Amino acid sequence: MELDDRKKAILEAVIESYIENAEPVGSRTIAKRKQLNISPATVRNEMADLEEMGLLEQPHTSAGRIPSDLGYRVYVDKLMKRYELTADEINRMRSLMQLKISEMDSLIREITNIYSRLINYTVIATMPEQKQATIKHFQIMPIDSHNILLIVVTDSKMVKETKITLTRPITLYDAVQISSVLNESLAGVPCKDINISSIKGLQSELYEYDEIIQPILDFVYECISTEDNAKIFYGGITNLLNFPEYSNINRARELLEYLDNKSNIQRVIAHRQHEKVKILIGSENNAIELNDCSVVLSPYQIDGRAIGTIGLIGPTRMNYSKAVSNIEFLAGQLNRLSEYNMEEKK
Amino acid sequence: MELDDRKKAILEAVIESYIENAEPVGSRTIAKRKQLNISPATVRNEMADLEEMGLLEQPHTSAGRIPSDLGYRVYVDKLMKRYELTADEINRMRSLMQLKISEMDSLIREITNIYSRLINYTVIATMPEQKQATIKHFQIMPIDSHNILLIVVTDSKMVKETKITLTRPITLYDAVQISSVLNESLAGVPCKDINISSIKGLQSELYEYDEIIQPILDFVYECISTEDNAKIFYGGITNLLNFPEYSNINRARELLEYLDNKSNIQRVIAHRQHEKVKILIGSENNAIELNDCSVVLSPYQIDGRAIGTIGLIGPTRMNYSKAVSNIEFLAGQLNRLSEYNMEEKK
DNA sequence: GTTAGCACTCAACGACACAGAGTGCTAACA
DNA sequence: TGTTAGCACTCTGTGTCGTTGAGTGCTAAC
Repeated sequence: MELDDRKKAILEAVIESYIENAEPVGSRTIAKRKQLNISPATVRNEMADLEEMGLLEQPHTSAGRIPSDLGYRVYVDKLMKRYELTADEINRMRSLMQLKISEMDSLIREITNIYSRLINYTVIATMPEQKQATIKHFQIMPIDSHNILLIVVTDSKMVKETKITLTRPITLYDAVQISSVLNESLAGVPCKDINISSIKGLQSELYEYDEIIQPILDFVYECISTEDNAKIFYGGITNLLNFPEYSNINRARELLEYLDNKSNIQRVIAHRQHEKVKILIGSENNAIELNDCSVVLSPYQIDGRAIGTIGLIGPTRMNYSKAVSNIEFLAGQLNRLSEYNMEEKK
Repeated sequence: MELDDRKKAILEAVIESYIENAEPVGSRTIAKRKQLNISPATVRNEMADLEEMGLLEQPHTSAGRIPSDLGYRVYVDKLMKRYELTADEINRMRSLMQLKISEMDSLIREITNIYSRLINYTVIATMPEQKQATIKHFQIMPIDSHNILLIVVTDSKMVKETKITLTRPITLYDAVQISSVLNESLAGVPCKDINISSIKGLQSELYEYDEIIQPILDFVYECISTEDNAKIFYGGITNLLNFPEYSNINRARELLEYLDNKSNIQRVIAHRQHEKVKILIGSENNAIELNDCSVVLSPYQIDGRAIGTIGLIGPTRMNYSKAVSNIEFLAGQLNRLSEYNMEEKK
């Protein structure tokens, strides 16, 4: 089936109405738009087609339609009009750059914070660590019999931690044993010199903890293989709680806990060395906790070299057009900031 | 009316049951405790007395009783038995101190984070800034016509911001004007040299912005008068969402937004230069957003001089006994850490 | 002073009906 | 052949109502 102009117009109208109201859109609502000049019945036929094409979904038979992830994707790639920033919005972002903070990471942290109040989404930013990290220390801390916290400290102040649920109980003694083997073999070694085979070696050394060791080594490998140990800042996490999609406390908690663990979000934005604004919609984030979230990311440069990322997190129902224009502009301002202004601020 | 032994026992039983189950406690539940050996009817009489004394409350006529803030206060001051830490708990806290992070503030930040996973409350810690701060820069950023963000940057990387709601609209131009007056008069001046009269002077200089200026000056004064511009870290903010008292998303959002603004919590813990563990129950926090929260705080020392604070935040229904023992022990460990261990870690 | 008994209160819950929004299908229309 | 009016149908959300059960306060007896 072909996506003709009328289908496009209807898809666009559905998405824009849903972005605004967070409620399934019925045929009558669409038909009332004067530009289209068609009856609800016709809209219903078209909507049925769009649903068949996987662009719309129906929460239940007697409800209106909502966009699917694929629908948003088509909208974002082909239909979305560019949002023009207002003079006020531009002024506010420029004025953000006036913050007189000389340390780059405090500055980015504050921009993230303050900007989140202006945009009403959650803002995320990473600061790249230039130097190659070395693992300094491992620590395993049992929370209860089946849950441990694995903590990895690198020499660049970076701490990564994750909660791991085990299939069999672990004692404090086991934890000390495993930590010390990990420390003896891997501490002090630069991350780039650790590879799968050195980790496999550990597996045989720790054979007596067979069932426990696998998820631990997985996390260690993940730590050393995410090349840049970027610092991550969030601003306005609580903005997420304003969206009706998170009015269920369990859903909200699940999401906030996911974001609280910074290695999670690092995984989402890792390996996205791209030149322009990138949009990740719902399941494209590859994490069930983010299935109803979208992320809009843009790289920004410091001194024309090291690359950090700044972006927004919101429900898939977010205003993509506005988000893209905002993040694009903000990243542009940051680029200019690092080139010209840092010197004089010092 | 006197608080005799039986009344004490009943109050204690009600509080401990409510701490555990988060549900109003009925007379039958209390009477079933064998130690007391009294009938539900007697308990009901006693409970009515305790209610009259302001120690218990009734959510509605046919429900059981819940403790009032005053009830908790009496419990905490007079009835509560000391919780003895288990060997495991002690080991875990000691093992927390093994974290090999040389920068003190990163270390405290991580301890806060990781400890929150062990204790399941929200952990809060401040790092004192030794040196006397100087205000470096003011900035006013309009969010919309009636809300502004006031940002104060000091030379010690500290940034304080607050959202202020105005009684009349403000333009971007007004904001620039007011900022520049503030900057001209106050930037570069050490906080200790700014006092009420220098602020009063500004008020006449900015007379044309009469209605707007008052809350702004209030915040400025608050900034400069909180003597230590401590950094504040939170760990496990999302732990709060596990408590049934915050299962209402609006309540949860209100609380998280309050905590998100660090100057708020600074106000709560400011001027608490005390020697031992301090407990603030519900309304004692002097903030409506914290009316159903309690805070358990302890000072800790770095190099025997500068004083930071570490503590827990939870619902008023928190396990005070456990919280106190934990925070006391943790603060003790931190004291020892800074005295002996920091050198060798460097 | 304590307790058994009893009438009373109130939130929580499930059953039920009903309104309203929206759909899909059919048949008529241009 | 594409569009539309009409209609029967579906499903959620809401309000009403009676029931249940936990808990109380009061009275009178022990």
